[in-house]
Amino acid sequence: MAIKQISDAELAVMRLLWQESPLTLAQIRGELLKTTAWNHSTIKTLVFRLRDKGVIEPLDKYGAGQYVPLVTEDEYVLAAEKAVLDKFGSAKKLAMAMVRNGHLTDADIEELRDYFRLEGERNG
Amino acid sequence: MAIKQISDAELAVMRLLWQESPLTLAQIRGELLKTTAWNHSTIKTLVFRLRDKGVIEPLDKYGAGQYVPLVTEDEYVLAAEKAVLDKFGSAKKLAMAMVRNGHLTDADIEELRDYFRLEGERNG
DNA sequence: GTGCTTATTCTACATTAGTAATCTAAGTTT
DNA sequence: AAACTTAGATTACTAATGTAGAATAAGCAC
Repeated sequence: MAIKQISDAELAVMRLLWQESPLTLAQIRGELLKTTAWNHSTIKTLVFRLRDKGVIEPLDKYGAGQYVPLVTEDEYVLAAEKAVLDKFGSAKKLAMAMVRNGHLTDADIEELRDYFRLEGERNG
Repeated sequence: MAIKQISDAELAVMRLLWQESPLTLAQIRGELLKTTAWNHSTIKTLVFRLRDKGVIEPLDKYGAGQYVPLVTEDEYVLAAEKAVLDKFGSAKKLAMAMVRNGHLTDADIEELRDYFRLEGERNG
């Protein structure tokens, strides 16, 4: 059931909804305008495209126009990770780039180790 | 100077050139046809677009039509990492997704720790 | 219930990417 | 040198994305 491609601009909308939902178009607009200069129409287009892609949904037709995500951030991240790996020779190369660019810290790596163990246990 | 966007299809060409260069169009085609069914024209388009973007270069005009990369894989990976992080809340989230999807192994994580230390030393 | 505001739908236009054909120029073969 | 093969340039078409306007419908304010 591969999650349809979510574009960069659309992702900004998803981020809001993952943080808090439902949100109305007006609320989404309000939030986005804090960080972007997107036109109302543009924001509407993004929301409607997301709906058309089936990753968000209005709570009820002609209600308050509130939207909720149908895909969790986790699901999206897992799907996106696969797509993204193609761009790097391997996960390791990507991880090293993250370290080299200072985006993955010491603490992150320690957490990763723990996380890896937990995953190992969970999956036997 | 930001490396221009390299598309997925173009990246397949870059991979070959990073492995071995210079390569002629014919060699590139030969390699790509092992893994894709792309038309000759398509492959030429990819090579020419890469050249237009300034990331590869013919060794000499009207020589044997040999191409060399002007950007190393390392440079590309570091630039791409930044672009890619936008898609995930944080490097940590991406790394965890890599673990969860089984793309980042135990050994990789150990290597990352070592790598982190080395980087730390290098940068004081 | 008339007007203002907002949501929904539809349409649009530029750019990039994936895919490819055509035309021309040059090199290779015989 | 005529034919074949290839490289390079130009052009094209489709889908996705970023960006946005226009038309329509519905809800709210007074």
